[in-house]
Amino acid sequence: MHILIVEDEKGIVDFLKQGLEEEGYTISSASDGEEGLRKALELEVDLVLLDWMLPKIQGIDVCKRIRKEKTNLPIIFLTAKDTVQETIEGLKAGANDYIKKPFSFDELLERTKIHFRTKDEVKVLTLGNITIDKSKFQVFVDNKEVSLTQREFELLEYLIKNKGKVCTRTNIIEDVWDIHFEYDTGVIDVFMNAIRKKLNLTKDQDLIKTIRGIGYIANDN
Amino acid sequence: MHILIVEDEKGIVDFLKQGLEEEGYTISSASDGEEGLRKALELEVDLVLLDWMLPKIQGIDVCKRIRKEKTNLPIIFLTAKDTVQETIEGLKAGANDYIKKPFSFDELLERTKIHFRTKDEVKVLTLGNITIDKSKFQVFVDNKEVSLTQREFELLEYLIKNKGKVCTRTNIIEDVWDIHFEYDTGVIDVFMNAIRKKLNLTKDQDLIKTIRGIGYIANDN
DNA sequence: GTTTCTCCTGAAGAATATATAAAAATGATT
DNA sequence: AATCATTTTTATATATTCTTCAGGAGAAAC
Repeated sequence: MHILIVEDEKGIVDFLKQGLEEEGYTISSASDGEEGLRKALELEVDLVLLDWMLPKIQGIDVCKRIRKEKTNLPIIFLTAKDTVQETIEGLKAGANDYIKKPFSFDELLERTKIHFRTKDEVKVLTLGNITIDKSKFQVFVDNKEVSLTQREFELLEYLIKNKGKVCTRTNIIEDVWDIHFEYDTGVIDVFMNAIRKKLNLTKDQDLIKTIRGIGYIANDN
Repeated sequence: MHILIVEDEKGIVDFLKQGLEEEGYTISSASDGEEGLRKALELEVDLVLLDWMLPKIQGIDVCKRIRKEKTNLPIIFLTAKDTVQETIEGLKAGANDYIKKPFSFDELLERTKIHFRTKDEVKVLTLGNITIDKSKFQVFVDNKEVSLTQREFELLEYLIKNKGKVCTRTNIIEDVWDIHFEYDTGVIDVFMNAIRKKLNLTKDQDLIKTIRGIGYIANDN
């Protein structure tokens, strides 16, 4: 898990960085709003700790602009301001939580964990008669195990996680393959084909549907 | 959205209930831990506001047991205890947020909204009995799905987005086809025809009207 | 009523996207 | 270094969609 700290006081950054790294998180940091915004959008970040008062761009504006691009990225404000009015302003701007300085490291840690808790708690996902168990890397179709390779598993997992939403080819290549530039060989097709074959998905059955020109979508109902 | 308030002070319950109902939420309440736990598990609840000190079963134990059964149900603690130590205890027990009494209603409201925000807003547009779901690339007429091709979908989406406004042929060719020079084959006509056919739009029905010499317009009323 | 223009409609070929198979490259393991 | 499994590329087949074109229908102008 990758946390971005946007804060101009070096002391606080170091303090947080050390503590969070001990807990096993990967840390990046930025010392002003501009750099923070850029890193939040460019890097693969899972959570942002954001100071309220920052050089160049104010924390609240950074927050708004991150929220525009990445709807689901959790943002926690760190701030000395403690009036209710401003708390609300921060939350309205799209922050997910708000911690008042001075704060205890333990409290920050717990509040951080909250945002990760929901993510990796679910280890068993299902799609129709397909069940996948993340913790054991197993896949079952009608309770009979099917063996997938790692990539196949990751792709299937991704589709099921986004059940009901279209996964564009770009989404897939970015999130599953982690490639962030224009890329178009037929890899996705090949893997989709492999998955469908192994799971006995016929074309007219629409557990995983092709959306021509766009991508694919997994669907239950 | 359905919110459960678990709180023994009737004054606070009424205050919250009134305020939240004005915001459009459905409210249930429970006056002790036992009742609260039962309702949280049995009812279709989307969020729980939970007092710390409760008769029969303590708030924190209610929290733990809810969390066991319903992993993703957001829980917000309302509590007079304001030491960091106890905050942490609450969060560890599986709460998603923590508001200290006395709190302002506005702050509570914003913190509540956070937990609904993540449930991704579906991108749905409608025109009369036609519904299009951008996130699934699906189109429904009277709740029956109709399959459109990519271009057909984009064109329909464009018309609906500009509901009530005239879309000139030039607009369409620029915005939907992304062609920025003089261009006049009959493509648009062909696609309009395809859409109307697939959606069973008769000509005199004016959901999508032709404006001779200019373009087209989509209209509800 | 006739003429002229614009739009509708169907069909066919061109263009594009996907499915599938097979070969090449990569990488881990012995 | 050799083998095996996996991943990626390449090539071909197949399917779907897009575009053009042409003839006819309908509206507007004269």
